[in-house]
Amino acid sequence: MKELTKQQTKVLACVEVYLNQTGFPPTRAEICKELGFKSPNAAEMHLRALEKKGYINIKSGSSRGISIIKSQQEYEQSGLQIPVIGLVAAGSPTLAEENIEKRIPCDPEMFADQFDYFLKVKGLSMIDAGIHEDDLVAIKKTTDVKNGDLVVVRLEDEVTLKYFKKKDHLLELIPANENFSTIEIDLREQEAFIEGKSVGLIRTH
Amino acid sequence: MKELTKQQTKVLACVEVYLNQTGFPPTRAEICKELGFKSPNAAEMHLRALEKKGYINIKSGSSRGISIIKSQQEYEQSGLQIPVIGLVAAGSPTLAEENIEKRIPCDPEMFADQFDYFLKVKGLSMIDAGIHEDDLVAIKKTTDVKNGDLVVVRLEDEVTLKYFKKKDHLLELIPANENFSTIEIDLREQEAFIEGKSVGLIRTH
DNA sequence: TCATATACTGTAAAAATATACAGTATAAAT
DNA sequence: ATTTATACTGTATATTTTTACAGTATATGA
Repeated sequence: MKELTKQQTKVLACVEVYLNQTGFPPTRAEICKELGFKSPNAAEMHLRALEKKGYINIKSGSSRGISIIKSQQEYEQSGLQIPVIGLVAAGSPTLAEENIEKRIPCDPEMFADQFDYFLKVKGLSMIDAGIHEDDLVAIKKTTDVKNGDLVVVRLEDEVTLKYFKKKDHLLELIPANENFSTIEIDLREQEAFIEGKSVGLIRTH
Repeated sequence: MKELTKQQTKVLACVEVYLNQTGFPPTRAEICKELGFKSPNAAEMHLRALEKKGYINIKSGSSRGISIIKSQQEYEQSGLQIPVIGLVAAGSPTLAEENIEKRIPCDPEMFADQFDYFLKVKGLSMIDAGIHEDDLVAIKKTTDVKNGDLVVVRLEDEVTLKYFKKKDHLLELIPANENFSTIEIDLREQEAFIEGKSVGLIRTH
């Protein structure tokens, strides 16, 4: 995709905003008014440049005959693709690009609560809660969690999904598998970061 | 929502189609051309009626100044809402309106395979497969199933979710819970309708 | 220093467009 | 039998809009 000049970027954004607000594209004069130009030809030239670079289409002879081919935002973020996070190296920010295994098209409001990403489950520590290896747990980024919530916690050198229980300085991370034992953390001695909590789960059969 | 006349419906549809195809609304003349009218006033009158009934907005003095408030389709089907089917009475068509418990906004392509509806799980017969009561299993309507698939089968007086195994005339519907026993059906004696198969699962925490 | 790209102003005319007005026709309702 | 709503045709005009042309200014690279 060809690069845009500063002003061309502004004009494209202006067309997009106008389109979103009114439902139809602006005229040259309206673009001028919006961006402070004093001649309709200013808008015209930028539109022609945008057309030449493949960002918009202009139907000649038609009023407001502008259609957007590729918006800039669309070019950066595809909108409805939720990232799936696999194994996360300690210390690395969870949603960093290198941790994203793939993206899944779905609506972030499909569960009762909105969520931000899927965490791919590793191991069998939650199997008695019906959470299997490779299930995708929908995580809402928040530190506001209650006892009993299924939470994602980052410890010193690992990220783990467990039931949350906290009493004063004692944090307990409880698995759902009798072969695993509860992780007990004295918060005066060791740090623990709550990354978020699970609001749902999906599994591909 | 006020009812539309036959012609008003046509004009509204025409505006929507034009908008989808070109990215901007049609002029009166273009509507005429599309629908075979010979006077721009024909389009004008219908647009005014649509505005009065609240379906569209017309910005006076602006060319192509039509914006759609409520499309008819939007009014009927919200597009991305997948139905959730609960307990289904025997004999009733699964996707009949009265069987739809609610609808969930999500993308039917979120799993590897497309699916048509969610089935709400009742009972514990599949618990060892990590499928719990009230989980929502994503069902693709198909009769093309293989041994080992998780399928929805309609028997005489019930609908059930089980693993599928078929050999000649013997159909076995296998649970994933040792307290339940396999349902064996001789297809020469009893009918069994394959409604579809599971392509995924979601659970709200 | 000269060319070149970007970024405009200002004007004007041709074409597109909305929109008012004056009618006609038909079916359903009163 | 008469009104009323729907559904147009046909014409005309004021206004909006596109778009071409003639300039100006500024920064950048050659």
